[in-house]
Amino acid sequence: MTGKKQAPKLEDVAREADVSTATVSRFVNNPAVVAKATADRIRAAIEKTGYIPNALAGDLASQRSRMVAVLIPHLENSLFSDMIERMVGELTSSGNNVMLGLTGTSQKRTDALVRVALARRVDAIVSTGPVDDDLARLVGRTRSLWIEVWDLPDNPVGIAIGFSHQDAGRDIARFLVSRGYRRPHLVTADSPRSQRRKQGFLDEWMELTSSVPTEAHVDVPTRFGHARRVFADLRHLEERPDVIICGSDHLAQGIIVEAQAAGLKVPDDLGVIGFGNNQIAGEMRPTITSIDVDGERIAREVMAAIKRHQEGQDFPVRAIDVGFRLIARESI
Amino acid sequence: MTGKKQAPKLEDVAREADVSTATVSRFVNNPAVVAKATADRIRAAIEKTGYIPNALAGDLASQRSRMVAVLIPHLENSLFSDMIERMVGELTSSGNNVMLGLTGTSQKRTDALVRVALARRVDAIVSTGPVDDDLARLVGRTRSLWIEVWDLPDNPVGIAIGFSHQDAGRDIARFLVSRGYRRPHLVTADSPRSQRRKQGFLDEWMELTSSVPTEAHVDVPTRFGHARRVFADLRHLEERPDVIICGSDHLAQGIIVEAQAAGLKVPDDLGVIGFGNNQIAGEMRPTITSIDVDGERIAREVMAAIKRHQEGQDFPVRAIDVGFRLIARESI
DNA sequence: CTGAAAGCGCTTACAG
DNA sequence: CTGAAAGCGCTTACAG
Repeated sequence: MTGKKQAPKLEDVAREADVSTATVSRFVNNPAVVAKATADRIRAAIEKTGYIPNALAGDLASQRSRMVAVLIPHLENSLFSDMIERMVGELTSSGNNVMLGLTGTSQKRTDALVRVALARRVDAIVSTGPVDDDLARLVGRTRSLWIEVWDLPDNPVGIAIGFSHQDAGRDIARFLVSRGYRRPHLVTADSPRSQRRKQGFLDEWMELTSSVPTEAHVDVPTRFGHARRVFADLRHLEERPDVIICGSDHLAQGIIVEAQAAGLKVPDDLGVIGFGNNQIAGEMRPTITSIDVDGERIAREVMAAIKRHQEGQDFPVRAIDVGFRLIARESI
Repeated sequence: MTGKKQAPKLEDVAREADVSTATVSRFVNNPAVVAKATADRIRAAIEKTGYIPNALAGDLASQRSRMVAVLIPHLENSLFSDMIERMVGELTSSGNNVMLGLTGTSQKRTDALVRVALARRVDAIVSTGPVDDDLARLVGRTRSLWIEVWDLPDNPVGIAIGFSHQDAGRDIARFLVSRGYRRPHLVTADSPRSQRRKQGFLDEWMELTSSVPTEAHVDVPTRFGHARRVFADLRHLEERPDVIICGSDHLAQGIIVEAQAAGLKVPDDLGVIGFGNNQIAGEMRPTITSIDVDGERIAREVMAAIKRHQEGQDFPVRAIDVGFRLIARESI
């Protein structure tokens, strides 16, 4: 035992301020509704007792948690970092308690985190990945809103705020053709989203050029460290590619470093395109051509959806397409 | 309104399984204590009703939350990413619910997050930064354990698990002297930890060489993007430094990129040393000399401390020094 | 503007 | 191994 005395509760503050617990509760949740003189006494009593409201009890009694769970796969090397930081900031400043959960790439951990979030009766779960059918059913039975970001699944569990990865792949293909590239090398991860971008790219590329790109695979998340192997493996190709399409800006950065170490110039000898428009894309030398996704817009839409849900309103729209933009820079 | 019916509760499961709520509760928390036949009925009832325990009510009744709050400044470019991921993984798999909080660099947000954590009656708060006096007093009155990691303050609020940043600075100085460097350029952020590393470096350097290093400042977190300005500013120095001491591996990476873009060879024309031994330190070309901190050890000690605290034991030790190691690589 | 009291959904000592 | 019942610390409709 730590020997610390019990935490003061509403009752202790009430006694100290000589009011009822109901009045202290009202003051804590909305100071404006109690009389000035009473408020002053309560404030003093809270200060004196060191009272910290018990949110567990409060949420239980009021039947709402004002908590939002945000699930991300990784801290570092994530396509979502900028968006998530922005979203967490906005959620926090509008009075929500954010519970960040680290899922890794394991479905088991995702499952566990979703259950924990539901058990704490969160208002919403924001996830960068899809949920499997069993879990979807479970979520569907609760009052918690499921928000998937960065993708537009055909039949979203709750609501989806994202863009078409297939279209992004197509756009990249068109862009490379327009720049005169002939031998693209496509580096893809095993995630459903990467696979759809790849499909979009392949469809469009083959349609426009009647040729077939070479390919390589990397693990999720696609990061800087993968570049060494990917680059080294190029020598097994019959012809060296003239452009490498990466699943993230970090990987693109790694490819540039490897290319330069091998004496190649980017983009003269080899073009490189990233994905996600992470901060480093604009900071690397050469700066990295990438696909930008409007993280601010996503954050805003997430906020709006949660607010509507908290206010008990329905959603006319289940999917919001925020689009994307190809940002041409020096690396291509 | 969503039109969803009320979430099923213990009572619904109990009725369905024809037992008391007490028994269902026991089953949920420890399946082994109920008879096999009863357990089977309850399991079926839970399945049928889609019951998800209300952790808010459970924690309130049992007076323990099994929640741990982990406070970090940023997602990306953080010295702590590897350690935090590891820690979160271990905490989660040993039955704790982890609440990740994003503090940014603002004390106000840190304050708010600490209050939220305390209000939810977390067992412990793990933080990569110190807490101000008022908040420390507040935390001290609760049953929540404060754990500061990556530093060893003189008088820790709860317990501290880290290392001496001053010693790290001194070690770097000795190392550079031993490698024959003469004109170090020290890039420091405004954080207390960076400042102490700087002080250690300066003390040792001046003692050994009787010369004074040049310096530059960057914002926290020290990241890749800062490199451009830092490097450009070198031309204002009377003599070009022969080695740059960076506050993070990301910044070191940026310096290497800038140096190469300017036609300098690392380490022949310019040495670079990072800090934190992030994954990229071993992956960059050239690989980056850095200070390694044993994140696995820190994670383990954090786990042990939380476990002891949850079991009501006292701490004989308030500060645990996990040390650090200088990893010499190609960049120096 | 304020108070008395019921209720939120669990847990757990106690008794059997 | 199981049940009846008190209690965890709040909130809030109702009444004044």
